[in-house]
Amino acid sequence: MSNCDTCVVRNRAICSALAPDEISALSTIGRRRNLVAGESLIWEGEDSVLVANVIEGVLKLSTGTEDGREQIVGVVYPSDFIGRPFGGTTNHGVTALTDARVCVFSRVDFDGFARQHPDLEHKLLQRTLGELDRTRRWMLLLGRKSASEKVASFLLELSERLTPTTCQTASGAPAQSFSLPFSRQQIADVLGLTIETVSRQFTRLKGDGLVELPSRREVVIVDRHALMAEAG
Amino acid sequence: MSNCDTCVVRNRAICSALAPDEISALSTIGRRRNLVAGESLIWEGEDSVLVANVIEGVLKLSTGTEDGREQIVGVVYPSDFIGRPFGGTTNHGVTALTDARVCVFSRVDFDGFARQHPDLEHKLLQRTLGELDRTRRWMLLLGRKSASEKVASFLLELSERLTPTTCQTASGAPAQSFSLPFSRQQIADVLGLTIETVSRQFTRLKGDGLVELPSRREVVIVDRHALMAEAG
DNA sequence: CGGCTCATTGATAACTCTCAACGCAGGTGG
DNA sequence: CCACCTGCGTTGAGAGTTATCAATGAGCCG
Repeated sequence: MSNCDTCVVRNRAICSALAPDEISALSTIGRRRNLVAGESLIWEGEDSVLVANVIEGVLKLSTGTEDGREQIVGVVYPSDFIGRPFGGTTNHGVTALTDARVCVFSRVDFDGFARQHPDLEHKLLQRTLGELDRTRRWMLLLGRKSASEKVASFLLELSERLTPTTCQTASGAPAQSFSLPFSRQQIADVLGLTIETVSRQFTRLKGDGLVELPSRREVVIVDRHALMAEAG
Repeated sequence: MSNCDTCVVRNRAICSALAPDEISALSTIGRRRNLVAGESLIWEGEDSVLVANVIEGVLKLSTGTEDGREQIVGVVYPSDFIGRPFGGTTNHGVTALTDARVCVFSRVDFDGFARQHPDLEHKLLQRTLGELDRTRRWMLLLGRKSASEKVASFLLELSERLTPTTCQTASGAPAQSFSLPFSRQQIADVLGLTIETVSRQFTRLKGDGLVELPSRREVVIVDRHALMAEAG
């Protein structure tokens, strides 16, 4: 029997395009894999050998320069798709930020399966188009926003993206408080800042009463309206 | 008879996935449109009403903040696809940088056609995946590179992207000299800099003998190797 | 209770932006 | 044919933001 029957993201991941018999066919080429926080699934520059769906946890997509500077170019959540299907090399590493569970496929197996299932490809296309939109919006932040705008935007985006799993209340409403899946350094790598600048902005937001920071990893949004004004 | 028969990008655009009879079916829902430099095809924030293939020319995809800051989030060349199929709103405007010719489709017509032609969707998926890769690489530049690295990277990328149409020599070799489809301000909007900083970097590159600038819009790469070192 | 990692805070420097003036090229009209 | 106007680009001086370097502080685990 298929793992998919109990998969918590089966209705949201690209698998939702498939009929029951197709799902079980897909399940024969996929397997579950658990990752601990900090573990990498894919490394930058290697040939694309596997793709995956995120079942649980948060992972980063990152790339860097030769001299060690790093930029996080994407963050994926449960039901998101990981990897580069249809050839080529992976241009960014994939690393778990929290303990995570993924459903991995050999890339060639997945490619073959997808080519025979247009509805799956269609879902994947929709997801990729959405990811491209999101990534382009992030470019505005990287290229044109100040440090304070960047941090405010980051907290707002995070409160929205973390809602589905964190929040048991009415769906769609962003979470008021949440646990950061990022260290300060990782936040800096998302925003194109240094760790010190991120820290100072956090302190300032706390001082201005827009947020509370009960611990390093906890954030409470006190004044969402003001935070949105800060985000520009 | 179909315009497609004489289309110069028919073998490179997503249309190349189609058989002759399918091409002529597609041609019944598409039409050519000419744009003059500066003319917009799609505006930021509007519902996605049309999509297109670029036949000739260069166009920018751009987005901005309320207070007028702008960021160019993509640049498209002949055979590239424009627009947001499958619903949603367009998150960025599309504006011609040079005089351009495009092949436009009503979005709903295109959606319907694509859903019935999996090979077309597959091509579109490949193109979208490639564009996502490229966009993410650009994020490293925006978030982590200095002004001089940004400008050097920009010139190198441009020399590669402009090659297919500009260069009659062996394919694949990047052009040594080319005409910029961008004003200084637009270069600044691509790189997340100000026009003055871009100008100073150009002057410095010229002074260091890495490039020549015969006119405002002309660039000659004199020392590609050194330029690559500058690009980081 | 150390010893570790990670985060905060401070002082200073560097880079890029801002504001301002000038230069160049192309077009228009006298 | 030259003068002028206009738009874009360059150059300069100074300010501001963020990075860098360094030290301190907080939490965690042996």
